Amino acid sequence: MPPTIYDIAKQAKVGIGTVSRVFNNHPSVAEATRSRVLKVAARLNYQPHPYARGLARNRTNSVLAIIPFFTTFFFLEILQGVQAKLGQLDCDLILYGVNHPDQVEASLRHNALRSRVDGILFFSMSMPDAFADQYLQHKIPVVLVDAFHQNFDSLSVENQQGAYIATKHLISLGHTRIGMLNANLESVPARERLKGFQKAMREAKIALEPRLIRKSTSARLDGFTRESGYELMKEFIALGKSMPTAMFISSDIQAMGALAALTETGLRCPEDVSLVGFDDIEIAGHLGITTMRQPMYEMGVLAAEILAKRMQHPQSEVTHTKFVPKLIVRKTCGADLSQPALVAEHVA
Amino acid sequence: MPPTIYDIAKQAKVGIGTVSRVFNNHPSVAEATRSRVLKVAARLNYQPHPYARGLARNRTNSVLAIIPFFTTFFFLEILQGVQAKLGQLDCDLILYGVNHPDQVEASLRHNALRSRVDGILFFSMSMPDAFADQYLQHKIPVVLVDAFHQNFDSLSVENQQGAYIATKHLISLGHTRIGMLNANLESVPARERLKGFQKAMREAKIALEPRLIRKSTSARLDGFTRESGYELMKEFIALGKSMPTAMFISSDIQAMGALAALTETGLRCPEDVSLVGFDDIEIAGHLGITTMRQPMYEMGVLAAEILAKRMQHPQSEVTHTKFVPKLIVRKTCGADLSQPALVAEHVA
DNA sequence: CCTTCTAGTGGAAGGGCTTCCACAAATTTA
DNA sequence: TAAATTTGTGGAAGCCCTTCCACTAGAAGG
Repeated sequence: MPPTIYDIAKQAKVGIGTVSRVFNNHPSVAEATRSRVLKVAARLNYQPHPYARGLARNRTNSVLAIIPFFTTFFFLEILQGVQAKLGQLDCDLILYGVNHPDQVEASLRHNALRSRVDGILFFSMSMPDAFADQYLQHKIPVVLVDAFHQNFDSLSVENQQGAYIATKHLISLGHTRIGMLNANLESVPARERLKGFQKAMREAKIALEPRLIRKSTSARLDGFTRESGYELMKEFIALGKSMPTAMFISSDIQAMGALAALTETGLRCPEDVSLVGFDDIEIAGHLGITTMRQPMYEMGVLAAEILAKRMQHPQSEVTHTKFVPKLIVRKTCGADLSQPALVAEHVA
Repeated sequence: MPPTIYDIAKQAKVGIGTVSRVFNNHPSVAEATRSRVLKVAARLNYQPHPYARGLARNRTNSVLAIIPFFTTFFFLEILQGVQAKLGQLDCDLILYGVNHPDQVEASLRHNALRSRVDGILFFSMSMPDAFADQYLQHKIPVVLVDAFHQNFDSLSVENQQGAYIATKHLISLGHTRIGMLNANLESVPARERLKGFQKAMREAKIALEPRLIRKSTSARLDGFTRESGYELMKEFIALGKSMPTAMFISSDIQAMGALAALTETGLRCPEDVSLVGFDDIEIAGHLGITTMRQPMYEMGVLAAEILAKRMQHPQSEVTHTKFVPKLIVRKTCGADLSQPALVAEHVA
């Protein structure tokens, strides 16, 4: 029912090839012809059919994003960045949310190999080996975000560096009795964040007391939960006098739980204990949690850019980009908010 | 490079028509032939090319979701529902996030009229008239979610009914001095929620005191902000002795601000004042806010179902579905959580 | 003035599928 | 046994583009 290239050709009294060239900005079309075609096209409200185009060009102009739905926050913002960029590239975003790692395979099978998309953005999950091989073999462009694989472009966050900055911030505020409340060490980010904490402490020549470094053993979400924060903080509180005066917590969601535990015990933050979290989820702002922010929007934009590059140059060298999170100073660390200089120092 | 229907046909020693019929579950294929074709297809890892299919069938098997990115929470969950259903229908979800109402038109123009999708899910925004007309005229299936238009299928939440339930809950807890902290009355939901509040009060024969009903005048997000909750609660607190003992707040995000104002003043919730919010955003759970939950996942599923129906029967009668939100009892209302019966009564 | 380019142009072929029509073989019916 | 179905099947045509090759007319060159 909508007009086709033939309708335009007929009415503009040109061949279909010419119409096609006009719509693809091919240089060898006389200016007079071009404008005549465009006028007819506008009148008939013609748009090239994307599927016919895709079939003929063997390109789909769409990108698949596979994201874990089970960890919500974080993604909407990245997706905004992704989409901003894809829009510029005239690409559509197909979203596939996964509720369980098992579904990953289904989605990969369903979409990609059916040559439905030109490239794939793969978030926060580990790519099953079988598919990694297949993609590499078929040269399907893939970019991993918040994930890593030797042979694919990836974007991720410098967890260690972030933890280091957070810890140094606490040290710079004069604390010497600093603890860390960590997630399950099964998780790579948890291990990296621990390393960053240790590094900052060592550099400041503060002894690492094992009992001031506590980690979740929960399997659920690798311990990145409100509950784990609550429980571990209760353990810290039970230390009584030897409780830390400041703590680095491996995620904001755990910091929330920790905060609840403090309030419940009648302890105040930052007066009795200073906290710095990690992630800068939305709630952190509302609760005044000082934290390490990941530049999500920017990551999204860059992810799309890298994917586009990979689509153009399939053979170019694989890149691994690391983002350094930024310290966002709020209330829970007890820093003097009227001294921006102090803050800036730790941002760099 | 990937195998085509011709490759399968040749290797299975059948015609392409037969292969096609096998993949479309057409009944008139002999069982022996079918299994032979499937075996070859499996061996070559064949998948029908979706674009070729789309072109031939004049169907795309994909749906466009246009969502406002600027109001975040709420959507991921609906999208999960949408996608669960679309997956069953073997449909892909194309996501178009809008950061500003102006972009709506761009997205509509870009995608739909290029016959790129079979249907559209349109979230929480008002459909520009020009497009409404176009869609109706071209019979493009559209379902509005959390929005309304006479001529399109829509799904929305019974705000009035929800507010009514929330208020009755407070009344049933024995309160008689009940206030309402509302968003900007420019917004339709704010007006509806006010009506529900008034209705419950009238039914309980409690006089409506104007000074206990306060609304935001902010334009930003129609006053559905943490700040408006904070400021209005300060006003309530300033009432001193005549402050309400219980309040219905038009959104959880405002309830957060209100809570902060209370804490700051040294007042406790629910001991000094009971609160019920609206929306059940993620933070509400963490903060123990009693609230009215919108069945987001279910809405997503149903939206996809209705869209599918509309695609099958373009002429069927337009439907408008209303969801009644459900009371989620937590701490801020002061209800006895050990008495589930009490809760259940108000859920129905 | 004739040749050689060049800038434009037309349209066939092809991309991978669905669908329909034609037809052969097997089965039922008279 | 012949006629009338029924059951499977093959493949051309068509979906709407892009791309390439062939071609024309005018410009430039000799």
